[in-house]
Amino acid sequence: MADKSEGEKALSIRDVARIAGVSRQTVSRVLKRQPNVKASTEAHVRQVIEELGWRPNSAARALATSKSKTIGLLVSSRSQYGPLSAAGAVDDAARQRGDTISSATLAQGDDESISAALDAFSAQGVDGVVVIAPQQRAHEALRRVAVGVPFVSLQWRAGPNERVVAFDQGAGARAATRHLIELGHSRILHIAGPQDWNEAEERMRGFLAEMSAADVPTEAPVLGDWTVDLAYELGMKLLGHREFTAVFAELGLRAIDILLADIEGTPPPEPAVVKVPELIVRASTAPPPVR
Amino acid sequence: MADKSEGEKALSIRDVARIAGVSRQTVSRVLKRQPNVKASTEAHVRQVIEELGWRPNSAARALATSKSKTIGLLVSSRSQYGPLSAAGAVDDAARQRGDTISSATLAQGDDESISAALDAFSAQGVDGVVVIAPQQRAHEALRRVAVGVPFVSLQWRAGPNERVVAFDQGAGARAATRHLIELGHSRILHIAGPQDWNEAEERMRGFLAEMSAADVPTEAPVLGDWTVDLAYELGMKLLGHREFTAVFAELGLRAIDILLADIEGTPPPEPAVVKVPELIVRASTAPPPVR
DNA sequence: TTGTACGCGTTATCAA
DNA sequence: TTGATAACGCGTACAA
Repeated sequence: MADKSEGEKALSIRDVARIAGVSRQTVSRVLKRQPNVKASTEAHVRQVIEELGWRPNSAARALATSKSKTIGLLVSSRSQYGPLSAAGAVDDAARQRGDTISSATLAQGDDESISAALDAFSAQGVDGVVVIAPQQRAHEALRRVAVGVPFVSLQWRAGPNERVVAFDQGAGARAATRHLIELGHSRILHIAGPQDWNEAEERMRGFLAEMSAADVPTEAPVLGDWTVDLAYELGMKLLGHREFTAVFAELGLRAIDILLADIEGTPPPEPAVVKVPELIVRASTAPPPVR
Repeated sequence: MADKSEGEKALSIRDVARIAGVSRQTVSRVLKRQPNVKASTEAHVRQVIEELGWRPNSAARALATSKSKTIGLLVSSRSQYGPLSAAGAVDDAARQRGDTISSATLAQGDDESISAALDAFSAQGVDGVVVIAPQQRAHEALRRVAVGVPFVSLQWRAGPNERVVAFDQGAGARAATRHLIELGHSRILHIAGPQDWNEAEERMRGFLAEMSAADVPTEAPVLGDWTVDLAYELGMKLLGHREFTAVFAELGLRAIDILLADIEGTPPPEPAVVKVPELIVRASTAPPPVR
């Protein structure tokens, strides 16, 4: 059952036309839902298509129309959840439109790899490319490579003549920080993400900008790497200090809770978690009394 | 710079042939590295190709050869790290071979979705399909759907006439469990993964089999879901009990350490972590004295 | 409303 | 060693 693809050389639109007793053109019209087809003819053709289980060959169609109905998907990172998740979403959306996704997951973001992948896409005649390369150098490489196809970047910031789709991470970070400040916190620790990643960088900027705007004395953010390992280490390390009353952190969802539970010595009954897109802010509703 | 794809209607093998002063066929021969081409001719053609930056149109090639050099990649789950990571690896491997990957990430593993995706692959004339559907029902659906192309499953167990590539999760789990038993542990807790997932199921079976073989009294495993949330909850819940001396768990890498640190009240200086493919076993080198 | 004929870019067959 | 010519399966003016 795993293969029935013996002989039976795949049938074409001719076969359908012959069996249905019409011309190829009529079959083509039915396929494209063009108006000038008699209802009965259309119904009949559809039935034959259904019975034969025929599907138009997309290579031939691409060749004839010089449109591939294919979108190239370039993903730079293979280990991070964010990019992979976004890739899945793009994939899904494309299929719902009847498009197909040709994907290239790059282990390294060097110029050659990117160029090669883009080249392959070009040979396939993709209608466009979606780039998910939130890392600094991957995107720089992308700029260097001459691109022959239109493309849009996810999770990036727009340069001149570039099209991007992204959250405003800076604004989100500012909102989160403001929230903490308005709660009365003045000693806020920011655990940032890897600064090679655009989103992390923008969040840190937002944090610093808001702290500065509110005239709150700011300590240097801790540079994190989004791993649970680090959450653990920080939790342990920060157990001793307690030089802050709130944390604005980039960590896994629950990791921050674990960290804070460690720090506070007791799990918060109902953690006050504020969700901004891709951001988590957690704090007691008010800072503890100064000792 | 984001698009230079104006007019300039992509050049074809004819252009190359004309400019190089040879026939299309010769260009084609050079491309396929066929033997019967004079060295000087080949060099010249290659140079022209290089200068023009020409790449053969893959749709036309697919049409002429009825081989697409394309592999369909069917991924069932969108949220788990394992499947997505494996997908990236497949992608990478394909591109290194000069093949392209057409991917379909399914949000749900119902029959219709799988069937539709497989249908699309078939229309593209993929040379084969790689299935990454470690979940029970997704694979059942796959069996139900009539498949016209050869396919191989990752992370699954082989049924009759099926081809799979997978770790022997059961053996790994048995080895891990044996390790704990040999260290002298007799009260071992297994935190299992979601039993809808084949790998989790096989690991649990391995654990139970080994415990049974060693005649160690066994408590019912705790059913987990691979989330950090659960690691946290379990850590809190298990704080009171302590009815075991070792844990064999399916959790994120460091999550298990956090959990155990919570339980033990103190971080282990040098955690004894044993890595089996996709398994983590952690234990003190010997069980603590019975109180 | 339906059919005919040609082109899309490449490979394959056969002849030169 | 090279070159004409016919497929490959479909879309699309154009004709009927």
